[in-house]
Amino acid sequence: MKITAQEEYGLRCIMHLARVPFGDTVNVRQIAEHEGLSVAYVEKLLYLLNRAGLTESVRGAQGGYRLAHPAEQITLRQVLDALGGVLTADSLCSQFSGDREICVHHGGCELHSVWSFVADYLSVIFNRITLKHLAEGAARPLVPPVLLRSEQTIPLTEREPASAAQISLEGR
Amino acid sequence: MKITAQEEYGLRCIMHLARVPFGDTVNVRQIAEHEGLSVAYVEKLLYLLNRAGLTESVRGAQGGYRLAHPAEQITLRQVLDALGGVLTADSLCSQFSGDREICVHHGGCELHSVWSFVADYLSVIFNRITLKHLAEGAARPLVPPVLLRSEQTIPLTEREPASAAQISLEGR
DNA sequence: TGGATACTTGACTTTTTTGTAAGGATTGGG
DNA sequence: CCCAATCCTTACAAAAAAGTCAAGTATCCA
Repeated sequence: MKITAQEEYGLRCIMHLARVPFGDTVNVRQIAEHEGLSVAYVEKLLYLLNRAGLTESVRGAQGGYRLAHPAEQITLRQVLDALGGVLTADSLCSQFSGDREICVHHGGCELHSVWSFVADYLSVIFNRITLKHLAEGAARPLVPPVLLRSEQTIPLTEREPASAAQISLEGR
Repeated sequence: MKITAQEEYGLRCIMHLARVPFGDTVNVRQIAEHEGLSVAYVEKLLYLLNRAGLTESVRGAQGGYRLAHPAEQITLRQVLDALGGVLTADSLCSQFSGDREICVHHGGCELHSVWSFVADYLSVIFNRITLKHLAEGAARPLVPPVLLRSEQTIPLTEREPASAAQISLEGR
């Protein structure tokens, strides 16, 4: 489970735009120098962001890129989607099908259930975090802490006592 | 952000072992056929799991692989670690440093803070989920739901450093 | 003991991802 | 109106990851 280079670097580029006053343009050379990336690479990353409608470009001399919307209206999820796609449960069974047409676990798949929950979680928190949060260093509190005493807060709809016993980490 | 093929397929292989009675061995060919993977590939995946001490091998005729410990003692985290490593915050700044020696955001990095929190979250839930949970389809309740009304439960202001400290999992 | 079974491991090939290159298109200024 | 600055897009090379192969070693059992 990893973050791709494209996601990390692309996010840095758009963060650079989020830090200047809204409406100001920044050209590729400036971003590249500041972030320690090549001009060609930054061009490609901004191309992806631009295509997704997250940024606007101004061509010609004194041109550059700027956010298409205020930083508080652009979410981390949108950015990551533009740069390669956030993990989704649906994509997994088709992505990992081995030599079969469909995933051998199609239907009642134990793994699918977990990935799907993790994916939902990531999706929600990434939707909640905006570029403004990131720029202000205020995103951290938006990521819910893990509740260590899960049995107190999570309704265990499972009826099997065996699984309920497994879930309890610290005992009752 | 994605799950690698090695992680997904390796997890399926060890899940196959988790479903048979503890102590029984399963040979590579059986796993490969059942999961729709090549024998050679399953050999490699089991090699990784075996090297990490999660499985044991029995050589010779009627040999095969089996879990090294009961399924309730092997966590998803251990498996993913053996297969490629779970996302960790520390690895990011060194992994993505552009053309610099260290990440340009070394020090007060807004992104690092978010990735680090996401990584901690994943680490905790993956530590909590065992192969037994997965085999029984009981893992889903172990993944905490996202609290949609975060403003009611999570202090958003950065004013209180206490919240950040409290959220911090083990501090390191 | 010897053949059959099955794990072990490193090298090799293929595929995907990452990053570069190059030429084209658009704009603004002199 | 021309030129330089800048974005735009595709093609391609390099690197990394994924997946295969094959020659080995260990073990079992007759």
